[in-house]
Amino acid sequence: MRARPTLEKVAARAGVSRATASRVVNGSTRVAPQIRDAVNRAVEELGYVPNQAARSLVTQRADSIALVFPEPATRVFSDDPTFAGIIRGVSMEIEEADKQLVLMLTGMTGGYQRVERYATNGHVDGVVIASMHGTDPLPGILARRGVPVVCSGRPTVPSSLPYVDMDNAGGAERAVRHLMERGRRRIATIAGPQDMIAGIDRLNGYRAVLRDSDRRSIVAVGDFTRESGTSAMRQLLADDPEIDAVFVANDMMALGAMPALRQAGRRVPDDVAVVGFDDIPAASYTEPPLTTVRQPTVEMGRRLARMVLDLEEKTQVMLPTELVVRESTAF
Amino acid sequence: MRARPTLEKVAARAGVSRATASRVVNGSTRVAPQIRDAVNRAVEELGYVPNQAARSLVTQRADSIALVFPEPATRVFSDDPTFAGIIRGVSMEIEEADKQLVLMLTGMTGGYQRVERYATNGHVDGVVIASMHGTDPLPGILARRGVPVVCSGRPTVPSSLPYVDMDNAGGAERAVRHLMERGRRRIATIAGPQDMIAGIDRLNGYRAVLRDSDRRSIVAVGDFTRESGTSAMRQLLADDPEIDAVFVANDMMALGAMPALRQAGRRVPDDVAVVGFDDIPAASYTEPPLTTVRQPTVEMGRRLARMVLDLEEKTQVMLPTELVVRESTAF
DNA sequence: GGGGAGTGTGAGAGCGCTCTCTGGAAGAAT
DNA sequence: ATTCTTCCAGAGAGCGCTCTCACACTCCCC
Repeated sequence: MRARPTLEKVAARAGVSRATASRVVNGSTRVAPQIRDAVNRAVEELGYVPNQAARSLVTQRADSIALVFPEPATRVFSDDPTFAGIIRGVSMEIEEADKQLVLMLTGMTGGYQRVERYATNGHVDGVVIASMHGTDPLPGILARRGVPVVCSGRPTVPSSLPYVDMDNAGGAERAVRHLMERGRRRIATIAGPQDMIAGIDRLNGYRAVLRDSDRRSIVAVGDFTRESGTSAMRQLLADDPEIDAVFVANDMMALGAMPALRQAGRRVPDDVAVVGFDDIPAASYTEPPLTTVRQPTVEMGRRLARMVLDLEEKTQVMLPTELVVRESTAF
Repeated sequence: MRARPTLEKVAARAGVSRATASRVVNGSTRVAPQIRDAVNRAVEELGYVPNQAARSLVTQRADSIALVFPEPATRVFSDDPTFAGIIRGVSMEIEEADKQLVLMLTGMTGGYQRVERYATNGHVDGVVIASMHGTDPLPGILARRGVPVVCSGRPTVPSSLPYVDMDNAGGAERAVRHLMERGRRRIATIAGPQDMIAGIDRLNGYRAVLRDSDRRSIVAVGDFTRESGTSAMRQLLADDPEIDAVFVANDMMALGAMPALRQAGRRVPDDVAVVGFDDIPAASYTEPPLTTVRQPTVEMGRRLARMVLDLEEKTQVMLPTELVVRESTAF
């Protein structure tokens, strides 16, 4: 049991040549049925599994793809279920394609070089980058080196790189319109970092709706952390005490904004309505539960994987987002 | 640039044989300094990176280890930052050892066979299993097949399998003692599932402290989900309305227990003190913030990786847990 | 000064597989 | 019956690397 059987052994047992055994194992149709069966039986009996290293060596394929989380993403990894969703989605699709998923969290130092070296030397067939920042140089570098690469999130500058993005702007628009439909008049926003596409698009969506209805925007910028949500909310309240609604660019900041509102004597949703973005699990546990915009993270992972495996005809995909109405925006 | 250089090329450029080039690349000391420098220069100039497949083929090592999340774990993956911590820790250590991390989320069907086939055939040098259930057959199977395997969490039945565990019992004891020190008299518990070591040990810790102080235990059992925390809390209140403290076996259930207390007219911490376990991020956002027991998840990942890489002398490790006191257990 | 020990380098086999190329058998066409 | 085509199986090269073994050389001791 210790020594794993080789193709040679399988061939010998089936009474054929190694070449024929290989053909059967790789599903060639040009093999006589009875021989095919004999080989399959031998494979079964011996518990043969192809040696991936030997196969890769000759095919020059690795049958594995890398999922890279650049450093900034890694830091928030623990807090943000978005990444868990992407991992699950990618994993499902990879598994279906019978390939391996190599996870790379780029460390503090030299992470890029490591990924670059690794990926440009045929160790993987493609790279999925869960990049948060549009300025990330890695996707471009890899693409230029001829490595199939797909990004989660649209690059901030127009580019031909393949990506899968969420409809951030559309989600933001729906959220803000929802606030207007609920009769809110002074709608502020806590925006995300403006070097991330999610931050940019969500702010744009907010602005577009307000502009259409001739209202002025009231904006404070956070960095997607809870603490920044708290201080942005305080600032907003100081700037304009009459605010009766706030669209927060992610749930984490919304979680930070709510205590700030409470401390300022505002009730949610009675005095101020709050909408978040992401639909993290915690959003449904807050008091009151948070209205938010849900993102299809698992689906995103699947599409990323399919795209890098070249199973997808489109190379730039936008996934829909969905408004989830809860008590934080009740009448 | 397209064709990657081979060792042969490096050797030719450095004016040595392939064997010597190989020695230098693999850090053998038995090479003359000037030759070593020449080879290193050639490596640098050519941008040479060893072909892992070729190397694996001859060394019979894969230079990669698998991190397996069995199905039940995968399901809660998104909610539980414990797994994110383990991934990060494993990843750090793997990176340091210059190996690869292959992530396997075992799918709904046939996941075990897939992992088993994959791991028993030399594709990885070892397997880390983030198993939640002590009854999981996978670790035993792999160990019997001669694959180095390490589990997160002690098996429920005594075994010689290597593991890294948290001091769940100790953490629970500290939590319950803390409640007693704060003058609480009737201390109940919401226990976790009794087929998981974390559930078992935390309940045992609770019971041990109560027994020592001659109090009776008041127990409801949940399944680590938020909803189960809510219903367990209701049941506890129905069983004994005089309860003035509850030790909840994980934060998620504690998050569910708090609204149940509020609905029953109990204030936290004034009427009932609450302690959780895990220290998930949400624990510090609750109203009031939750006293809980912190687990060193990243450290756990590191130790798991070190153990499977055989860098650790001990094969059964228990990591300390730490009580984090917040407002939910104030006087 | 010759034999042994020690050290550094090269030659060459071979890891397990895929894939091209060749050969032989069988069927179709002349 | 002969040739041409078609089809399937086998022989063999070679992917890029490591590692054993043999060999050449230097150094030292008797």
